[in-house]
Amino acid sequence: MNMEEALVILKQKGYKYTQKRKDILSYFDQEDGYRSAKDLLNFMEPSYPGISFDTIYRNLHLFDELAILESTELEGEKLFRISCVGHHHHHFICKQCGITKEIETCPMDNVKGELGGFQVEDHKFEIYGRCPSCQAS
Amino acid sequence: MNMEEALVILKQKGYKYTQKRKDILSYFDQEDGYRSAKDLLNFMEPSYPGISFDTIYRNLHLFDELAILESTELEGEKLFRISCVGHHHHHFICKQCGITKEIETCPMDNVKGELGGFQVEDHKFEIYGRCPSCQAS
DNA sequence: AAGTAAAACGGAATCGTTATTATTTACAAA
DNA sequence: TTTGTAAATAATAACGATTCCGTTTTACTT
Repeated sequence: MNMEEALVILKQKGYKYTQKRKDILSYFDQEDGYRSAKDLLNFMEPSYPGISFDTIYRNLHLFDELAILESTELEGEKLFRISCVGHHHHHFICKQCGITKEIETCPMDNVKGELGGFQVEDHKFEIYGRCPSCQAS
Repeated sequence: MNMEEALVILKQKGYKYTQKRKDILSYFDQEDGYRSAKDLLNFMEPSYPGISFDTIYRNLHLFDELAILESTELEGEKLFRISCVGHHHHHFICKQCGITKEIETCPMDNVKGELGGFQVEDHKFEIYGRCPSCQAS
């Protein structure tokens, strides 16, 4: 997912095309990991002094619904990153800087047999630790 | 993990043996799934009118540290269940009633190869859906 | 250019959780 | 059995993340 694709999706669905939304998208486009609402606010604040959390969260959730962003939850905080569209995947997440690495392995294939009678709706597989760069510092 | 084992652990580590703690343990002993601080408070309230959230959380965290309980986090809420001691495992969690089913499959063995240079500290694998009983209702 | 529906503002409210301080209790040692 | 003390609790306030609400502003339509 890149900015142009994201903007096309917004247009298609009839959502407005505001400078704030462009800036939000450019933020996640340049980052390569999970970021919080607070992180985004800090990025936006200089350009839009007094921008409200309402605006931040409304757009994060909109982008999440439109699959422009994907989200997870860690230690009581929702985190967002630009969507790795297309294939099913999971993530390694660096606990220090939030950077992510895609994991291709999905355990669900090996698990089906254990779940007779249980109706599976969703699953979460995440690995936490330190990325090479954070280990060095 | 059962109540007797839990009480032995408490004794061993020099923690006090209060009626409230016995009741908290008996609650998780009789339940078979993830429960919230609020759930526990509702259970305790009739016997201890005015029991504080502080007491609830302090004991939940203590039991979590002592591995008497295990915990996870779902939709912004911490959840606790009696510990399935001994072997490494994961859970299917019913989104309706919180009941759990142990999953023996662990994906970490198949993933090691993908993570060269990344230092793994932890991982989470959970499956969400409806248990047979909740599907019926 | 005017109308309108969506977006944003700004502040307050809510939710789950944690911290603070004073009081009470369980347990052990005298 | 009494007493000392460290642990546990109550009561309340604070906290961070998130959501809600009434109003104002803005992007886009006609």
